[in-house]
Amino acid sequence: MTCLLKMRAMREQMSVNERKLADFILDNTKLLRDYSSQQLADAVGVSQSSVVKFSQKLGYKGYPSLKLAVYESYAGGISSPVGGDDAPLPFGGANTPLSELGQKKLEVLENTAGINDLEHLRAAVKAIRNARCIQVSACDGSVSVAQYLTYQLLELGCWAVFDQGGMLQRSMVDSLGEEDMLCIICDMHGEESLVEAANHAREKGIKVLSLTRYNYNAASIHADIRLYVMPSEEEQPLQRLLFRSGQLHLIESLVSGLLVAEQ
Amino acid sequence: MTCLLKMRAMREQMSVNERKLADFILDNTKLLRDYSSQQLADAVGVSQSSVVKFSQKLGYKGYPSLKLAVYESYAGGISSPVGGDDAPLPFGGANTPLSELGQKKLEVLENTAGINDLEHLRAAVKAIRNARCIQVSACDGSVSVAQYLTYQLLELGCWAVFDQGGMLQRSMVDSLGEEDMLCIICDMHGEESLVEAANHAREKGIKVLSLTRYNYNAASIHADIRLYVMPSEEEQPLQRLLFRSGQLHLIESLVSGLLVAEQ
DNA sequence: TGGTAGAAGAATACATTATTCAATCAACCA
DNA sequence: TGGTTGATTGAATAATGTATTCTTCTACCA
Repeated sequence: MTCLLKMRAMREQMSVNERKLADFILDNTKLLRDYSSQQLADAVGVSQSSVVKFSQKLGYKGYPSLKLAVYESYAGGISSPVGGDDAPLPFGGANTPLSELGQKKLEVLENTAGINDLEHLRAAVKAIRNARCIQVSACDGSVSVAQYLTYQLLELGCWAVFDQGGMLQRSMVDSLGEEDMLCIICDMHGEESLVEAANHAREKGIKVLSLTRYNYNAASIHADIRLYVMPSEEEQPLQRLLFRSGQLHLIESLVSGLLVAEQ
Repeated sequence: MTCLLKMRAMREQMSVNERKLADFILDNTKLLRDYSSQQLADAVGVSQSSVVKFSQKLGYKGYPSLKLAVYESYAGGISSPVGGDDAPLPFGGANTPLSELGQKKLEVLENTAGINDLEHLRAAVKAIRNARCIQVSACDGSVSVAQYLTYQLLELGCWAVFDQGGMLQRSMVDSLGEEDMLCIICDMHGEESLVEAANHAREKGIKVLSLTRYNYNAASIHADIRLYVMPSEEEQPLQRLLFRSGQLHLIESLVSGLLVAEQ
């Protein structure tokens, strides 16, 4: 602790710049770990030499010494309690609600990855690659995810359109041809609106890719390629959040597949 | 402990010089604190470049990273267990349900979760809750993520607006007041455009929340609350993908925080 | 008004770290 | 045996990071 304490103690007798440095370090102790003297200087808005002089004024040989001292001083503050923290703390540290989220998310991700055949993922990637246009349709709860997918596809050079309000659903499907593709995204509810579109598309020979919850979802039945998210057992609001994590994970898998295929 | 354990574990598959280095470090862990790569090289009787290469082979960016890792690992105290108490490291690969992408993603998520103080996350959640309007601005590469965040916020009843093209940036900030908030999102590049907006906002007393890459990002310097994503070491296209995973994870953390706070 | 001390940054000297490249060595194999 | 491949190594050097010097500026004071 000494080093940080010293800084706090001397704060009053410091010059303006020195105080700025001290404050920054006290506020962002962890960051220092990977800051060079120049980076710290930029972050605080002083010159690199001021950083060095500051270090020396505090009694260290130079900046690296200060850095180490700060680090030691800081690490001393962390109690490393009760044995088993060997696996570099899964998501976020202590048992906060946030790290708990990390655990649950991991579970969903693993389950989701587990139920989707590599085959199907590959097929989806191939279909996307070959499609001329891709229409993305989603249920109400999956709008944000659908937008995200659409944007990624556009970035990759795929001609994708997201049907925001569902108004255009029917007429857009009408304008698609055989070389095109419809991607339907759905979470726990509201698949009804998608079924018709999917059906209609299939009749016209348009490939349909579905991204729905695992285990019976009316929308997926009408799809050529089906990808699934395994929902968590959580109660409502968190479940939605986690479900989206799963959806996003699938999307990331697709994108990564497309990236590889590109080369 | 991971770092020293890893060294011990890999000892058998090392070349002569590498093993000499590993042995020396394991025997003289404390000394490393004040050794430069050259000093370590001399002490062991190898060339300086071998020391650097050794560090990189173990998965660190360079010698300083190794040094820090060893130091951290050592500071963690002495733990007893002999047997395999940690994740399969090198070739083992094992049948994790997660794909290779999944593994990398997990790494980014863990790192990202690790570098953000719970404090800061909480502060961000609180600020969002208290804000009247939230403007979301992003660099080019983070548009999709920003859209996603905006949508989630709207869903939660927060009045959020995403400034798609950056055209409105300045005028929108102008129309914000003290009770409002600006959220800037940035990945590896293109932070320049955000700095001015952030600065301007701050001058007007508007809270600024940044969501940027860890370790030096000009945009984050001008923010009141800073959240970071730890980028992966991957090469370009995958790195982007993984970086977004990290960004999304932070967003999910925020959303989950907001959900909890709501009750 | 001029002198002095302290603080700050630009330029630069110095030190450390990372990379490139060529030499060496071991393993494999026709 | 001799040739080929791939890994390992260190010397030279490029790149990056740190410390010093020197100059400028400001505040204070006689």
